[in-house]
Formats: sequence, structure tokens, C-alpha cells
Amino acid sequence: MGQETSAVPDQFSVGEYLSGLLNPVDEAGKRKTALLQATFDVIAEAGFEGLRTRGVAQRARVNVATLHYYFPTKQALIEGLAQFLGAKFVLLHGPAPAPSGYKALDRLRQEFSDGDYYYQHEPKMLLVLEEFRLRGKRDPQVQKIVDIMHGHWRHGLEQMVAEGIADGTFRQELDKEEVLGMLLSMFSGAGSCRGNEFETVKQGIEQWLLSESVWKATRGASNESE
Amino acid sequence: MGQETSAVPDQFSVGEYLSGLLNPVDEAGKRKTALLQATFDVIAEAGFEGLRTRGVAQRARVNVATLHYYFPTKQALIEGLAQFLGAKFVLLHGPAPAPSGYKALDRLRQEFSDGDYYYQHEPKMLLVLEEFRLRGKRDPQVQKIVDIMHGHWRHGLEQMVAEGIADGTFRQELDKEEVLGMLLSMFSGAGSCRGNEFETVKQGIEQWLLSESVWKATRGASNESE
DNA sequence: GAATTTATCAATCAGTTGATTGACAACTAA
DNA sequence: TTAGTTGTCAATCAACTGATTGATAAATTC
Repeated sequence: MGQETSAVPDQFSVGEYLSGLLNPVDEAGKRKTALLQATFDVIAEAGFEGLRTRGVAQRARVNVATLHYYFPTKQALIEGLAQFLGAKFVLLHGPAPAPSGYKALDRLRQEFSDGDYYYQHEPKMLLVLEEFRLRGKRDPQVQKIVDIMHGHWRHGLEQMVAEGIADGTFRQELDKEEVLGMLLSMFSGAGSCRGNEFETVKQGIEQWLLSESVWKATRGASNESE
Repeated sequence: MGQETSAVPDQFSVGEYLSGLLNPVDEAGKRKTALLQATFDVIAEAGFEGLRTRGVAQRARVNVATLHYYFPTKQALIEGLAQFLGAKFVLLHGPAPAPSGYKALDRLRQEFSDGDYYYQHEPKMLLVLEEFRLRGKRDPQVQKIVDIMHGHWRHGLEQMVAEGIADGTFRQELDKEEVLGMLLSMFSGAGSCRGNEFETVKQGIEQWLLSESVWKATRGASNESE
């Protein structure tokens, strides 16, 4: 935990900083964000393989030299986009599911909702995330940022599993580490290549995790409400 | 199932054809394979982003023009490598696990063994597969080949699940589709980014799938043998 | 042994790529 | 007004890229 991202100025909260990346106030920030959005679009369409500074500049309706004024090198642009993408994932979420009365279950369903949201409304985010995951394997600077994103996500799921087992929402015989590992694999696998089978997978995960009483209780309720 | 890969001549079995891709007999085939192996290495190190025909030729100790003699275009080289990679995955496997007496469980453990094998001895195969999965989203020709690979794999798992539930090795209350979807997500997720948690995940999957009697029976046996 | 095919390479082409430069306008500070 | 800063662009550079060409030697066929 020693040296952090180092990019968050002290006078801002992390939330303000992230939202500032997506909704900048000053002109310079706006142009930077426009360039990052253009970069995002180019990568979503053509991957890193097809990423050209000229293409990005053209999409942002700016001269290449202007791009290099804000991002001196292509690498700086890429690392800027990694931050940008991270902010998007932190701030963008699917609608909150109807409260079930079980905190861990609500958290799990929020994860499903997020997954559906990205898949249906922001598929480019998943695609570009995949590109960065792959690039991270060869680019330590990018890997750092990807690790931070993954760490946040993992931490949230870890808490959910611990709470769910502790308060009896999830089955008692489950092993925290096993479940966490399986969920992480499953979600990242589903994020990168999911068929139309995700609906059944959600069902399967709930049945696997929930204690019998909670399972039965929520089945009755969900059948009524839907 | 209508038109197949179209590339397998009738007088060969599929197995012979695939092994011919990896162990060619004639000079032309050997040079092609050498070029494909060089392509494989370049992509493993630098991704499609860093794939240059010159780099491949240099690695194979051949002139660029020679490369273009065997593969007229870069695209032809890439599609050739996709076939090559597919053949590798079909022919290369981890050691067979000690027979447990339960067919479906053995099949599952073979899947684990394969995963361990690729991860430990052929990590480049997983890396390059990821590259192709991503590229497939923008390259229909590559996607075709990736789909065929994935189809084989999926089919095998589907049979395992069906058999396991039918013969009582797996828990009766499991839903085939749910389980298959979860396993596919989990394995592809673990293949692309697995921590050191895969050992616990394997345990978790067995406990989740196996009927109580089989679970207990195999626990006793496996504790003895290990 | 002549003719043809196969395999290879050095040289080259036309187009691309990341990055720099010098000029110019708009704004700001003194 | 003057001097300095910021933002923008057209033009350009050197290096790179996929692909082609013409020459050449070796192997194969007739």
C-alpha cells in the first residue's frame, strides 16, 4: 500500500476526482476528456492494434499536434484512458435491484445488474476493459491501473461473501475463499464472453449460494413481484 | 453442422490432419509450421499490436518475401496461426488424473489437469488464445475458428454434466444448463486471469457438483493416496 | 539436357506512424 | 502598449510497414 496512484490531489475526495475525469469543468479538462473519449471509441472499434494518434485526433476534431500537446506520447494517452475507464466503472452502475431483505443477496444482485447494464448499454466498456487486461500483461504501467480496478471489485465481492456466510444468507458449509475464487472467475469469464445463457447462470449462482430458507423465501417473493 | 472447416482433406482423419499441422512431413509444411511458430512467439510476446511480418520472418530466419510466398497476406498468416493454435489445444493435454471410479469426475479432473498444464507449461497458449478471442470480435474469419475451438470444448463439458447428473455422480437437484453456463464462465475466466487461488477453486467446484455420497467417498480415497 | 516449377532473397514502392517544429492567433499580466 | 503564456495547426521528419518485383539457384519434370 506504500505509494498510491499519486494522481489524486489532497483537496479532492476520490469521488470528486473520478467524476472530474468524466465531467471536467475547465476547458483543458474538457478537451482532454474529449480526446480520451475518442481514444476509447477507437480502441472499442479497432483495439490497440488499430490505435493511431492521428485517428484519435481526427475523431476529436483536433490536429495531431494538439493531441500531443495534451498527451506528449501515445503511452501517456493510453495510461490516461486507463484512468478514465476505471472512473467509468466506479461511477457507472446498473439500477439497484428490489430489496430482498438480505444484504448479501442485494449486493450479489447489484453485481448481476451491473453486468447486465454494461453488457446491454455499455458493451464498449467491457470490450475496452478486455483490451486493457490483455495489454496490462505487457505494460506494467497499465497493469498497475488494472490491478487497482480489480482490487476494488474483488474487495467488494469479498465483503459480500463474508457477510452472506456470517449472517446466514448464504449456506453455512460454503468456504469463503473457494466461493470468492469461483465468483471472480465466473464474473470475469462472463464479462468477456457470455452467451445468452447469463440469465440461467444468475439463477444457478443464487441457488448455489443461498441457504435453503433464504432460497425458498426469495423464490416466493420474486414469483409474486414478477 | 452443414459445411465444416473445409480444410480437412477426405483421405485423412481429423487427428492426422491436426497432428500434420504440428508435425509436418514435407519441406513446405515444415517451413510453414516454422513460420507459424514464429508468429505464435511474436504474438505471445507483443500481441497482435506488435505483430509485424518482418519480425516473424526474422524470427524464422527467412526473408520477408519468403514469408509472403507461403502466406500471401498478413491475414492469411493470422488465420493459419488460428488453425495451428486450435490443433495445439486439441492435441496437448495435462496428464490423466488417477481414476476415481466416477466417469464424470474423471472428466472434470482432466479439465483441471489441462488447465494446470497450460498454465504451468504452456502459458503462451493461453495468452495467444486470449489474443485471438479478442481479435475474433472484429475479424469474422478468426471468429469462425475460435467458435469451432470453443464448440468442441463446450460439447465435451456438456456431455460431462449430462452424464454426471444422469448417473448420480453429480447432485440430482443441479440444473444442466445452469451448471454448464457457470462452468464455462468459470473456466474461461480462470484461463485468462487466475490468481494462485485455482487450487481452492478446484476444491470448490467439486464440492458444489458432487453428490454427497461421491464427495465423501472420494475425500477418503484422495486423502489416502495423497 | 532443356524446360518448368519451387524456393529464396535484395531492393524497392507507396503509404503509414509517432513525434517535432515554426508560425500564428487569442488571451493575460505588467 | 508590451511581453509572455496558452492553444492550435499545417508542414515536415525519420523510421516503419505490408507487399511487389526481378533475379537467381536448386529441384523436378519431360
